[in-house]
Amino acid sequence: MVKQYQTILENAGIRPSIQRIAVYRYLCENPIHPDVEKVYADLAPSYPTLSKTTVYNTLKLFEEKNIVQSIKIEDDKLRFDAEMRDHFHFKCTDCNKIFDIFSKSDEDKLSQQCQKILPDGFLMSKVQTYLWGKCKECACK
Amino acid sequence: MVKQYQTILENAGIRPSIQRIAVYRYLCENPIHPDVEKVYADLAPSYPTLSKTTVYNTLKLFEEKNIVQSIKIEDDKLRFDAEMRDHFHFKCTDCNKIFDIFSKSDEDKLSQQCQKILPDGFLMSKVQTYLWGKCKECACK
DNA sequence: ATACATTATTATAATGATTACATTTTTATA
DNA sequence: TATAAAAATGTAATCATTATAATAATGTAT
Repeated sequence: MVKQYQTILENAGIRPSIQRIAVYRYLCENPIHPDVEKVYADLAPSYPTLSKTTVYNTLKLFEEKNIVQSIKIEDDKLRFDAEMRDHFHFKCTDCNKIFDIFSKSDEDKLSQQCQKILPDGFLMSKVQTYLWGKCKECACK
Repeated sequence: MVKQYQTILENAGIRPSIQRIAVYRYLCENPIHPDVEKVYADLAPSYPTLSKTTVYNTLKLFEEKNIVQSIKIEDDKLRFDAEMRDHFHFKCTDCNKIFDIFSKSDEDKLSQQCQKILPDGFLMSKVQTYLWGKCKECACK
């Protein structure tokens, strides 16, 4: 359903061009925290005129409009995530996979925890928690 | 007391050269999350032969030996912090200052919160939480 | 529909933080 | 003191990201 992605873009105040819909749809359907290179490489075959600059521009726009977040869990490049619900990112230092970690209960919600800890008068607009370690599979080896 | 810094380096298995002591001491005495450029610029007058490469090498070594952590709260460059106790980093999007936020109680400790949320079998070795928003001063304006 | 203005896309060049590499200097040890 | 190992240095290379300028597509008013 392309229509559904188009609506999300429109609601966020983003003109739904072919390229933008393609990038947003790709992110939603591939929740693997891809970097720009990966997004470009996977879309290029279907959109032969697509430029890497457009991927950069598009992802930056999405982030400004709060429908995508960027993840800096690696030293070098940004990764992107269309999942905007409260969650952590865990990077396995063995297999390098990145896992989404969702809270089990409302009490564990990241944003709520952080509000409690902030000094008076501070206003929070964004939180990100990164975890590093070994995933279940790599820990057993 | 230079001696005290030297001891910390030795305990971490780091040979305490002049440059290393200088960098570590600078970080401890200037808890402002400086980037490489800042560390270099501030030390260069006192250590005229200091090279920026050495600052890079030294900080990377410190991070490997767990006496310093690197902070990626900005788009471009790394910042460094010799404070290794459990705390968050808050970046004010107005004045661009970075604040250390310490938990008030043990219950709020970041690492403990995260342990609870991790799926079974996952082992955590490092956590970082970044907060963005407005600091007290900027929020009042 | 047509012309014009705005916005989006594209390709290429520039930037800048970080790393790689080779050389020199310092330190530890026999 | 001689020699080996480790550290520091300067320069060059890398590579993700951004800036710039040109082209293409889209929306709107006539």
